[in-house]
Amino acid sequence: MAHGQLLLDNQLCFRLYTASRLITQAYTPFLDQLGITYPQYLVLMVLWEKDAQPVNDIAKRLYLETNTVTPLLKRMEASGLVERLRDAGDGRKVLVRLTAAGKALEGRAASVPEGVAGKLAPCRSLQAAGAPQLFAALDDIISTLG
Amino acid sequence: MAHGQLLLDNQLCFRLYTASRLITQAYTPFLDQLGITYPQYLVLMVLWEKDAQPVNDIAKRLYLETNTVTPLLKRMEASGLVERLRDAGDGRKVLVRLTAAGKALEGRAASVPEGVAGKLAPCRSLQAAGAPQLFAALDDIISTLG
DNA sequence: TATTAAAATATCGCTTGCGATATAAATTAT
DNA sequence: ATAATTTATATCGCAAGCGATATTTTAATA
Repeated sequence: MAHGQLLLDNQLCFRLYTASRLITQAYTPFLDQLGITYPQYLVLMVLWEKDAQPVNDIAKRLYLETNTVTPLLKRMEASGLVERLRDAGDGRKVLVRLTAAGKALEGRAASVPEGVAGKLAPCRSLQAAGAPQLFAALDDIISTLG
Repeated sequence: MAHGQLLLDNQLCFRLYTASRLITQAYTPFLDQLGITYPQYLVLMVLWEKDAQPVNDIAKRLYLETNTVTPLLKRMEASGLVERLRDAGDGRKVLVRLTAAGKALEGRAASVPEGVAGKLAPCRSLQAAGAPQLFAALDDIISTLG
């Protein structure tokens, strides 16, 4: 066919788009138990790694824009996971800090990755050398476009 | 680290999520010229391959729910790309058909894939055996979870 | 110092994506 | 044939994403 490249089956982006949505869906039952969404889980991972970061640092770490992250953080503040404080030194910055509830979620989230891994266990492509190669390819795409 | 699996850098899902968004963003300037969004482009590819399909077939092909696809199709109908008709044989079904404008976009979209491929050209992981392996891994994930 | 430019966050409007639920038509069972 | 069930779409509400733009604060410059 003349438009082979226009076929869904030939497209990398559609595969990434679909795989991404399906894996995010695989997280949902686990994250529901914690009362959080997948993007909120990402923000928490960033803060568990290093607490009290400005909005922009969190956004950059997640390759998101502040117009996505600001409302996300406000919802997380409303649900008691983080607090947002003006930076004393630089009045433009807003520092995001975990609350006690936000910190406490880290322990409860510890089993989430293996729960999702269990669902992915039948994927033979992810065994052995497969996963590192996949990681490398995705990192390559991200660093090229990001 | 005790929570190694909870580190962003160790997670497959975050890589997929980010790579997917970044590649979709790479499509945007090309699709803007056609006046369509990425999900609309996906619907069009499905219909270019086989015209006049029921909503459910389109949804299944894209691994989406009808509650996502119905409003999407309505927007595409409003912008004149498709028309929606009750199936005469089975009154539950709605057949989606390309308009002349929708068909005409196929030719103009022909150069989109290579435009995006150009942006991805620096990705050495996608050269040679890399792309087929990546495709296979993503297909594996999709068929396992989908 | 006064002005301008840059940086950090936030607001607005719109499209997706999806869980839950509703509606209508066709199929199956009684 | 009538009722119960299944199938196919659609509606509703909410959380993301993101382009465009506004606001506030800091830094740079004239």
